[in-house]
Parts: sequence; structure tokens; C-alpha cells
Amino acid sequence: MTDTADPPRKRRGAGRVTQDAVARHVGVSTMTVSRYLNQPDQVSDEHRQRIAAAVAELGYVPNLVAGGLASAKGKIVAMVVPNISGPIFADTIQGFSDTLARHGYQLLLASSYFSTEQEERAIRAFLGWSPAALVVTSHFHSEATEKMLAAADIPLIETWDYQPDRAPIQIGFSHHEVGVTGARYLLQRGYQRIAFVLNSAAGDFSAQERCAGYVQALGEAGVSPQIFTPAGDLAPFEAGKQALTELMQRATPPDAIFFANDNLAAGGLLAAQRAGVSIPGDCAMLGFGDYPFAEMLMPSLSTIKPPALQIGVLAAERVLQRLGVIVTDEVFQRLNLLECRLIGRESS
Amino acid sequence: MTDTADPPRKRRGAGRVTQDAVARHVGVSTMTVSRYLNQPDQVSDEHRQRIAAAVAELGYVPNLVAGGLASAKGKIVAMVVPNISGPIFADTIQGFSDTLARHGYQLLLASSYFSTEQEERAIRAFLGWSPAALVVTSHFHSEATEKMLAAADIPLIETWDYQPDRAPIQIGFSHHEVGVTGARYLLQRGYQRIAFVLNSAAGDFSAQERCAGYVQALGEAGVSPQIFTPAGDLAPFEAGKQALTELMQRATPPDAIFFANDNLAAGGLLAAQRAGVSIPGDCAMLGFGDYPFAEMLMPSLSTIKPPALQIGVLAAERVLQRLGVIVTDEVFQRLNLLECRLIGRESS
DNA sequence: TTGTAAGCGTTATCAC
DNA sequence: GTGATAACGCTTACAA
Repeated sequence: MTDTADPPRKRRGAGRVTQDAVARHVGVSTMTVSRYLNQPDQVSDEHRQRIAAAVAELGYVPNLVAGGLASAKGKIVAMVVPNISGPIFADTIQGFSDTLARHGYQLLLASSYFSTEQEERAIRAFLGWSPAALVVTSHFHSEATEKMLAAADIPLIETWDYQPDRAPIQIGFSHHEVGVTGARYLLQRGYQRIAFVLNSAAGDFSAQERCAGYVQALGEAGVSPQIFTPAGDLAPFEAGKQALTELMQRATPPDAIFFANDNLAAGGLLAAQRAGVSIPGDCAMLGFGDYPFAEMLMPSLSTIKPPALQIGVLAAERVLQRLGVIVTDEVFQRLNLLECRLIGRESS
Repeated sequence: MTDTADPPRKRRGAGRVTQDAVARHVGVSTMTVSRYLNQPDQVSDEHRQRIAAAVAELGYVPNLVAGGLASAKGKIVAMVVPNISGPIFADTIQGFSDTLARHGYQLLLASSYFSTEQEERAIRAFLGWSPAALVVTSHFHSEATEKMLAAADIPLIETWDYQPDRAPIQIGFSHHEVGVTGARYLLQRGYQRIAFVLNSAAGDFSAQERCAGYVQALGEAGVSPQIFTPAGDLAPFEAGKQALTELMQRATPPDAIFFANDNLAAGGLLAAQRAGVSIPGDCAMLGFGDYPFAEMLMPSLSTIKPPALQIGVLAAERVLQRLGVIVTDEVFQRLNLLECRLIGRESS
């Protein structure tokens, strides 16, 4: 005998196969089935096999909502990124999601479009699902968000940023260092009049940090910086065109340009070709981001590649460590400073 | 007086502010608070205001997990895509996520990498969260997946595909039509020897459908097709280079090439420049996808743009309609055939 | 190793 | 318009 009686028809969860159904099918209590699912070691061999068979036969799918409510912690992790499309964060999301999935955790995702208000809305909604952890981008949040995060008491990770003084887990790189690296690279290759082109989006603080690094490196080499700020209302690609055109018309045009990102650089490259400026002969170019098209341009674009995928993977690993899903011997690393990689191509 | 007594210290949900706390703070029952949240119309003005104040003061965040368990339907929608990064699906995810968020629904996301097995795993995990709806890519699923989906009894949407005969909601476009459109466009512009370059990834059935459309259109015009199949182990960009090199060495080289996607075309473009083949003078080029770099290439790439963002937005809208969140007068559209747009640029 | 009992925080139902 | 009560399906705590 396996089954006992028809379960009385209930009002809600219409016909869903429950743990209880499996338990009765096998002839054990629901706790044994629950243990089979969560701590199989504590279940006898015989029960393990019979429960496995029943699960398959009945097509039982554990109700994670009920489990989450009972245990006050669901196997779900929430992430807020500025945007999903766009060349920057997609790899981070991908790495994060895949690593989580491998360990049975699911990803709850929303985008903020660099608005702390939208971020706040997303986080408020997320917290309702009692996620096991929360991952955000950068350290810039609204006051209400900070309050919620403090009250939530779950692992919090800030990515694409590195603020050692802040409490959350930090996973990112130094934009300042990127500026230094790029500038030194151009200096080493013999360029003397190196300009920096800022992003047209005024809110891009990271770009300004990269610029500061550039200024420092040039200062150390005794070279005077030359910063170009595009009109704020232009799309980056157009802003890059504008920058190149205006810079090359100056009395002493630069012999190298460090663009705040690859979109700007691509615009610059195109404008250069149209204007008959030889790259890198007349002027070298360096971007940031290693967007997918960087190697497809003519000439291919030298750039600095941020560890986008690695940030996502590491964020997931730190989350899983904090949750005890992954166990390591090492001390837990709250601060994770990753490195960018300079990729020299034809444009420099 | 507002508060009554300290809530007894419970074992689990450590210190979380509950609906009950809000109710006691105001002096009503939890049901009134619940109604305030879900059907505010049924709550008196006075209570509405006092509850609103209490919610703000206490920092109450509704526990959606508990709500989901009680009502057997959470405000969460699950989506499986082949990949998150990559130029194809990111826009769809973005549009889907944003539209959902605007209506208070959250996105649960996973990627399948075109593996029905991984898709099955993701869907199994998702169903545990009783999502309000499920969105997948294409109609190709494992048997077990089909069974689960049938049993789940929630709105199911298949995107980036269009199979009128299948039961789920369909949102996509006709790849065959894309092939026809592209070929006719090239014919109209006077090209006579038009080649088609397939994708190097053998599993790309959509590309083969586009190719079939190309063959049909050429047949109707009395032109014989010329299909090039790259080596299967090459990355698309490299495959494109190979294709161009070999095609241009033939006795009668093509005067136009229709590439299965923009990555292939970009490779072809680069190889052409290196080989001194003038584009579009010696040979025109047409791609598919309108990847971000298409307009940045030299010459800029003519291509066919799929409605990626629109697919995502429409998927969300259909979900929300089916759930009754959005109400329209029109009859519900189960079949949604969208159109691609041909973007003529310098390469043709 | 297994079972019993008591919640987890919300909503459906029905009564007032 | 409001409230009492009983689920929702699972896990924690404790007992055997």
C-alpha cells in the first residue's frame, strides 16, 4: 500500500503536489521528506531511495515560497544594476547568475538607470522576498536605502567600486589606478601631448576618477594635462566625434587621446578617419571598457578592460561563502580589489 | 495610546516588522492593513491615513514570501534566456524587466546557453517560487520541461520565435521573412551575384531559416543562390574573415554578401579592408542583428534590426494582461508577429 | 533515524 | 467597512 486517502480539496494551492503527498506516498512523515531534501545524510538509505522514486513519480516540485517563509531565508539573491543591456554590466550579471545557479540559488534582478530613487524602489521590493543577500552597484545610495539595508541584516555587496571604509563587501577596482595606468602607458610609448576626453554623461563619477589618475600620472612625468569636456547632451559616440574634431583643430593638437570609454573612442576614431587624421600616426587613441567592438574597429582600439565577468563571479562566491554554502579555509575577504588589463592594439 | 504590549519574542523571523505590528500600532486588525495594501478602496479614509503613517513610521516592508504562500501567487515572473551578455537578448531582458517593475512585479532570471537541459533545471527551480508567469526563448524544450510547464498552469510565453500552432503565447518574428527581405533589398539595389554566409555555430537554426528565405527570394528572381558554410570551430568574427577571403578568391566572386549576423559581417568587413576589397564598390555587405558596433564600422554596416526591446516589452505586457494587471478593451492577442527593420548604411 | 507540534506572515472566507 | 479564524506548505525545536 502506498496512498491512503484523497487529500481533502482545499481552497487555494489548487492541486499542487506537496511534500505531504510525497510523505504519504512513501509512508513517512513530512519531516523525513524535508530532511531528504535538505540533509540527505540524516535519512536512511531505504527511505532515501523510496522518497526519490516518489518525488519522480509524483513530479513533486518543492515549494520554495513555503520553505522561505518557514526558515526566514529563501534561496534567492537580489541584484540591482544600472542597466542590463549596454556593454558594461551584462558580463557581471552573467557571471553572477551562473555562479549562483550552480549552487541552487536564483537571481532576482532589477535596473536603476543610475537613479538612487529607482534603486530604492527596487530594493524595497526585493526585501519583501527576504533575499539571502543583496548586490548593488557602487556605494551611492539614497538615505532611505541605507536605512533599509542596515535594517535588513543580510550580506550586502557593493560592486564596480572600492571603498575600503564602507562596511559592505567591496568588489571592484580603482578607477584612479586605471587613469594612472593608461596615462603611463601612453607616456612610455613616447607620446608627449596627451589629452583626456571626459564622458558626456555628467553623472559618470567613475570617469572623473579615471581622469584624476591621468592628471596625477602626467604630473609625475612633468607633462601638463589637457582635459576635454564634451557637450553634456551628446550621446557618447557623437561626443567622441566632437572631441576629436575640436582637439585636432587646436594650435598644438595632442599626439594621443585617452578617452573615458570605448564609445567615445569609437566616435573619435571615426571622426579621425573622416578628417584624414591618421591613427596612430598623427594621434594615438586609448579607450576604456574593451567593449565588444573594440577589436573590430579599423584600426583596432587599444583599451583597458575592466574585470566585469570576474566581478560577477566573485560577488556570487563571496555571497555563497557568507551564507556558508561554499566553505573555504581562508579568512573571509571583505575587500576585493581586482585589476584591469591594458590591451594594446593598433590605435596606439 | 497606540501600542499595546511587546510582541512576544519569537524563534525565527528575528525582529522583522510585521503587518501585525502595524495593525496593533493603529489599533485595527491585520486584515484591514492587508486590505489597505491590496484593495485600498475598501478601507475607510481615516484608517487609510493612519495605516500609511504607521507603515512609514515603523518602516514596514510587506513580506511577499508570506503573501505568496497565502495567495498561491507571487508578484514574480520568471524568464529563461540563452544568455544575458551578448548583443542579442540583453535588450529583451531590459525591456521585460523594466515593464514588469513599473507594475510592481519582479524578475527572476536565468540563462540556458541554448541547452534544453539547463533550461529544464532553471525552470524547475523557478516553479518552486510559484511565479505568476514564465517566459522562455524559442519553442525548443526538453520533454520533462514540457510536462512541468503543462502542469504549472501559469501563463507561458515563447519569445524570439513564432509558432502559431503551439499553445503558449508567441512573441517573435519570422526569420524566413528576414532572409527574404534582405535578399530582395540587395536585388533591388542591383546586385546580381549575392552570397549568403551561414553562422559558424551549427546549432543556430534561426540562421538557417534566414538562409532559406534568401534562397526563396533569389529563386523568385531567377538568381542562383550561393551559400557559404564556415568551419564550425571558428568564432563568428573569424568565420566572417574566412568567408570573405574564400568567396573573393572564386572565379566569379559575389558582388554582395548577406551574412547570417553582424559578427560575421564585421569579420568580413575587416578582411575586405585588409585584402583591398572595396566595400561596397567591389562587394556590398548586409548583416543581421544591428549589434551596437554596426554603425561604428568603416564603412558602417547595413543590417536588419530585430525588435529585441519590443519583444521584451510586449512579453511583459501580455503577461500583465493575462494576469489582469493591465486591462484593455481589445481581445487578448496570443499571437504576436513583429517586424524587423532593414537599416541601409554605407556597406550596401 | 524518525516523528510531533508549533509556528513563519500573509490572505481567503465568512460573519457581522 | 471591519474582524475572527483557518489555511498556505514548509522548517525549527524538541522528543522519542
